[in-house]
Amino acid sequence: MHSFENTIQKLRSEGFKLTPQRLAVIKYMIGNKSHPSALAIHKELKRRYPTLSFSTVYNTLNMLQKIDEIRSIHVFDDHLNYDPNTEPHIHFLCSKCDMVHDIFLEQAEGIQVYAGEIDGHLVDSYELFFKGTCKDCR
Amino acid sequence: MHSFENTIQKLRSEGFKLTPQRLAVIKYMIGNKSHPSALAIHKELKRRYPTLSFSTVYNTLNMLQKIDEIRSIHVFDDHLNYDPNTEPHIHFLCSKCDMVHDIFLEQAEGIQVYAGEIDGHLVDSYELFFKGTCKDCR
DNA sequence: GAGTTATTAATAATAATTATTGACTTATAA
DNA sequence: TTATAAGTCAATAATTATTATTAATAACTC
Ligand SMILES: [Mn+2]
Ligand SMILES: [Mn+2]
Ligand SMILES: [Zn+2]
Ligand SMILES: [Zn+2]
Repeated sequence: MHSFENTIQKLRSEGFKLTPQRLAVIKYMIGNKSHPSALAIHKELKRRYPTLSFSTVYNTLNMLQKIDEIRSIHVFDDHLNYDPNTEPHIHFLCSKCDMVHDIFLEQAEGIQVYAGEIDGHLVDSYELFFKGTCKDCR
Repeated sequence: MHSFENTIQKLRSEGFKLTPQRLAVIKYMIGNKSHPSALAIHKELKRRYPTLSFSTVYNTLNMLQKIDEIRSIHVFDDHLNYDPNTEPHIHFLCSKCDMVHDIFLEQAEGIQVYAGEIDGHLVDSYELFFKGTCKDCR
């Protein structure tokens, strides 16, 4: 998710209507580093849009995923979380505070993920996450 | 999951009873490289134990996870899969055939996962998986 | 501004997993 | 071996995240 104008332009060019609900989700997600769940997004946006339904949140998130403006991550067993940063990066889940921290490859001393071909398999993408105790909780 | 005798011994020492249903799940899982879902396990074992319930499969899998004889993996969106290999290794999910292949670190040229401390966070474990087209499907 | 059509919100459906319960088994010790 | 307590089974119901359906509504085009 690049910038608000950029994203709006993308929706327009793909033929999606710009509804207040969608704009709200987009504004909420842009630059958001908290990796929120659908529940968290809905909870927050319901304050401004009291009739906003869960379906709309899911529909919008799925749509944004399809046009590659956000991605979902699998760090918890029972639900997905959403991330506006679609560049390859790593996640760290803290078992103490349940926060998901970003780790970028340049900060990741000792980590190297070559994603071309592995053991004869052709790689399209990868997902790497760590679990442990985060910086703030140690 | 080391060996049948070893696992049986572990159940005994932890105070678990050795029921035919548990033994069936254990036998099915030991050395199984297919990363089956709870559904697949139930489907297969129901042939020999027609009254075997889903709850028992889940209970047994959760119990085996607690005593660290198997682990669950998150490569699909809507369900978990189970793996008797609890040693750190990598998974490759093929988008064509939906098979999950194992990749061990020694085969993984270009992959390095240092799991001690990253960006100030203390690492307990990691999960790495790739998506793409597998060896057999290329 | 009116017509067309995608989108919304409410509701119901789906599906994986977990909880409950009462009958039944097993391990152990008398 | 038998009694007993602890643990387990399977059936059923409950929970929860997500998706499908649908009639009413609101964006966009002209
Ligand atoms: Mn992230
Ligand atoms: Mn494996
Ligand atoms: Zn923390
Ligand atoms: Zn394949």
